[in-house]
Amino acid sequence: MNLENTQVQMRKGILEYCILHIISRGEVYASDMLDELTAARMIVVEGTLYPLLTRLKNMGLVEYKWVESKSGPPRKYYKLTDRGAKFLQKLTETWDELVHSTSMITSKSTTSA
Amino acid sequence: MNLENTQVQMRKGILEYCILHIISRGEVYASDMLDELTAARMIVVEGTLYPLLTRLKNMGLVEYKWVESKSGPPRKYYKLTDRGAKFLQKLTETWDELVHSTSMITSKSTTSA
DNA sequence: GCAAGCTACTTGGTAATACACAGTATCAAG
DNA sequence: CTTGATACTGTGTATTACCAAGTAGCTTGC
Repeated sequence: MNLENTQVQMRKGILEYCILHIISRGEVYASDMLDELTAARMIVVEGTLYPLLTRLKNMGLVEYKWVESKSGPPRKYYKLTDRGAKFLQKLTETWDELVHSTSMITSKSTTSA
Repeated sequence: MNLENTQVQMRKGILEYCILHIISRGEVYASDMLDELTAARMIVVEGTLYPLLTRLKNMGLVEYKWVESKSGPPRKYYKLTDRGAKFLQKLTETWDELVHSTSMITSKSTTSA
């Protein structure tokens, strides 16, 4: 019984959706994203987030610029590209459809033995 | 831009949850499950379902019995084990939490440029 | 000026599942 | 016995979340 493992599998694809959504609200950098994910009870660490951001950048969905920091090293601030905005819209439809499909299946009661 | 690919990723982990739920309602065999998934707009083929059922069996979450068919080869009818019922309960919590987390993030509006 | 601590980011390997698809087996009908 | 339909099997591929060690830049204190 590996619940944690299935939890990891369930996050596949969904993390990308959430990150794109966070970025869609305006320019953010990684630490802000982590904070917001944590606030939403979706615990993600940097070693997960940065590779995902790199992948999104390589796919042309986001772009970034370096910004000097008042305290510490410079930061990458991200925003969506036009392509990324369109992709996010389609992802939203995909997610809604998936939730709806799952709801159609799981809303029927189980037999109580 | 590979929406189909992300759709596949999003189904990881969730398919298992749906299948366990379908099985929880009483004894079913694979074709019934496929029909119900299709009715819910979650298109899955046999080559995906059977390996998943095998995995669930090996994990001790489901068990099956062979039943003669009136037309064609004998069929495997599945039902949940006690362990599987408990796991499904925890998976339900996990799914609800994930949907809630995603909702907390995506319900904040995006900037409309 | 250098060391230590903090912050930001990088990288490569691992684990796991949905999928694709070719294949095997069983049964009924002709 | 062959054919068609149905049920099931098995294996390799593609992909992402994760892990954890590592590097680099900046600030602070000595």
